[in-house]
Amino acid sequence: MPELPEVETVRRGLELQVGRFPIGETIVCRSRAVAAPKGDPDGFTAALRGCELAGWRRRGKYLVAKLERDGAPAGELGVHLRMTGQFQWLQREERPPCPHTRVRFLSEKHELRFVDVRSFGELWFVPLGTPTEQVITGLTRLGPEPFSDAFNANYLRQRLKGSSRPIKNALLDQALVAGVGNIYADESLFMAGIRPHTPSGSVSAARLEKLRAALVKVLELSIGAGGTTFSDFRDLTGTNGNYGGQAWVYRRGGEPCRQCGTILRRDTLGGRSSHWCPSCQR
DNA sequence: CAGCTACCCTGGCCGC
DNA sequence: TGCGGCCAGGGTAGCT
Repeated sequence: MPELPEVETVRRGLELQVGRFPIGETIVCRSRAVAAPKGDPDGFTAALRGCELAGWRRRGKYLVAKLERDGAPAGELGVHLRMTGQFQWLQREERPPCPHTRVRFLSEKHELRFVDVRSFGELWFVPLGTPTEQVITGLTRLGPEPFSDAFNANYLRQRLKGSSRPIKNALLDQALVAGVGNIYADESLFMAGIRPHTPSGSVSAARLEKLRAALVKVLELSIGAGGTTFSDFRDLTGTNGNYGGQAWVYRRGGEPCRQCGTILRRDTLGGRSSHWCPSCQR
């Protein structure tokens, strides 16, 4: 399940390995993968024909590529990997598409392939002149990036004041902070010593600052490791990250805490599994 | 309007 | 060996 560090790892791969990519042909293998223009894979391929992918940015778990035609702006391409989406960077004809191939971008010598087992991933074409968030509407609901100045203890205190929902649920809310998913929510709560069930509004400013710092630290660690080993995440070369070896609690329910030996718990919160240490987290 | 739940999808795993 | 049932989970629609 790609979260911010995994998406950032993919973004860097697209920048460094793929670089500028001239799209000749686009083949949509499953039309549901194209979120815009919705239900119109032919319109999607027609819009992209002759465009060049010219630089990628990340916002939360969204990736957005600049498109250029003959050196001039030609709109944007948005991508969300969701659960199992991945890009593969191949020589042309290197290997035939697997059954989970959703979209294929072909240049003269290479192929950038979007593969997605569970088919939750989506791609958007944003026409030139149309505001990006008008097409990729999820962008409008995103809170601040975890590394930004806007994401601080004061902000969290204000936003969570009076809220009864568990702090774990709040962390997963992309409107509160962008890019956090189940792995890093559980890991940061452990590092900050906060139980996932704690009502958001009752977490003190001091503990919110601990949580902010823990979240930034765990995200930075994982980006440095090239993403997590968990899940189906793969970078452009097909290798996965290296963060999983350091996981404190994620998916470790029933196992002993690496810090104190207490048996870790697993509870369902907000429809998601939460892993935590009843001794280290209060 | 905050905060739930169902849903989308498919491979993997568990129990019988 | 085979099959049913459940689980994983990001984001959104739609409900309370």
